[in-house]
Amino acid sequence: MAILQLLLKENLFLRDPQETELGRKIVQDSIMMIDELGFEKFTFKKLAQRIDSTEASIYRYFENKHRLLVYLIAWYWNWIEYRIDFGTQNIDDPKRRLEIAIRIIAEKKEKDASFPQIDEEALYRIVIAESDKTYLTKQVDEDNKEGLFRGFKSLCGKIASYILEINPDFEYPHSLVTTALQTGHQQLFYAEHLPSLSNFKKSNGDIYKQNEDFLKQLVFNAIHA
Amino acid sequence: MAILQLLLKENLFLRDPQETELGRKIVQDSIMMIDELGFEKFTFKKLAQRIDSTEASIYRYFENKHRLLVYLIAWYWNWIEYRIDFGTQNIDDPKRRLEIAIRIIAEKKEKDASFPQIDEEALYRIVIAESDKTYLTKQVDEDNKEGLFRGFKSLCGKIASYILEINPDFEYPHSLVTTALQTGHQQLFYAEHLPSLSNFKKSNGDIYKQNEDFLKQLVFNAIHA
DNA sequence: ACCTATTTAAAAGTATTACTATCAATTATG
DNA sequence: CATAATTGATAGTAATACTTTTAAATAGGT
Repeated sequence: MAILQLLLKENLFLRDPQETELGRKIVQDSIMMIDELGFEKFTFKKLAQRIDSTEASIYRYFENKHRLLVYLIAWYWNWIEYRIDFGTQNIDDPKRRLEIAIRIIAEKKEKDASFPQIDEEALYRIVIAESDKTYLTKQVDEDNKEGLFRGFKSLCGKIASYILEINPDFEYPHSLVTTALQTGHQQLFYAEHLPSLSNFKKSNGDIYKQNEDFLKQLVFNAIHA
Repeated sequence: MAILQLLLKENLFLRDPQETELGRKIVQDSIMMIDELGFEKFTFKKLAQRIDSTEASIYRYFENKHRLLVYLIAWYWNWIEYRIDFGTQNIDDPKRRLEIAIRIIAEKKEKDASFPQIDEEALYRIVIAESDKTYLTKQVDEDNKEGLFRGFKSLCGKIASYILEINPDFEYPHSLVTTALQTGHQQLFYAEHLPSLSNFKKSNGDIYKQNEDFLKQLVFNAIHA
């Protein structure tokens, strides 16, 4: 299997962490640490101790910890878009493309050998628990102007276009896609922590299958209205 | 119009803020301040300065600022449940009850004269931008054990029961309700800050009507599957 | 191999945050 | 009117989120 690198650009970092050993360690170990501690308790100081470096060195790669989170989440959405592009190659029927996209969104995330640097399982837990915090801030408008959310928008636009191919009259393609993307994370979080808020149950079998089933129902029923 | 008080209990506070002048000022002014500054920039110190009191005094009502946020969000969900109870009085048809609930969830929130203490418009903006932060934490399981999310669960259970009356075979009533509740906020946030992620547009008229329309489609199409 | 530019480590410093503690002044209650 | 509860004033602490400076290590070009 070929080893790949997602090209993340713009203002997602000060210095590209994929280019240096230290940068790669920052990304790798921050994924482990945010997963373990949660974003609130995670600090650059703790990360520096863990990777035997210093706060000041980390600040040369990322302006602050919020930007690092935005970077990780952007990486994740780029990865998902790549997987959807890959999985829908040579498939013409937009319904099947949409089905594949939903499956990829809903499914369990396992290590992707194409990206040995990144622990996708840990990153997925971060996405579930922390990704909303990237934009639920007072600086969202400035961050947006800087293009920090381009990866998410791109993915959303792609899937919305499948929906419009299926039903050009559907009024809310983007809203439906963002709803599905968000819901996929939310229900997994509830299933784990607030089970009375979800009907996904481990006792009903594979929780990711239930996720896929629910999202498919939600999306396809909405489109054919 | 009668003046009411929602009874919030348990571990939502150390000392009931509805019982004293200072407590009511804490709640009122924290709503204004969190709305203005965002939850991250909001501190008890700033609040104390604003209400001419001290940090230590505020800490006697709420353990920390996270608990205060949880309190405000719990108040909001209790208020919504009260409005739905009120609005569905004497209505037997579960479809109509569900429609009313969706309308109440989606609609613009205006000052409720029954609760003169609370600025519901500002509180609604807080709910949209900050409510997910109440449970997206590492302490969610302990907070849940303490019953902090009871108000939200109660509302969710109520609307899920309408859905089961309409279609007893529907497999995901709670998931559908939480999806709708979350989506209602998310789409309004996107419409304001990340408009390419939503199809709600101010140029299409009343944004809250679009919200209601989208949620109705989503929910009713899902149920009748 | 050597010079120079860049990168990193080490250390220290600052303002702010999220609390906790103490004690005196004020206010409510019986 | 006495006493208990509440609040205000003040101070203090550990941690956070940075910034700055300087020196050491490393890399790249000739």
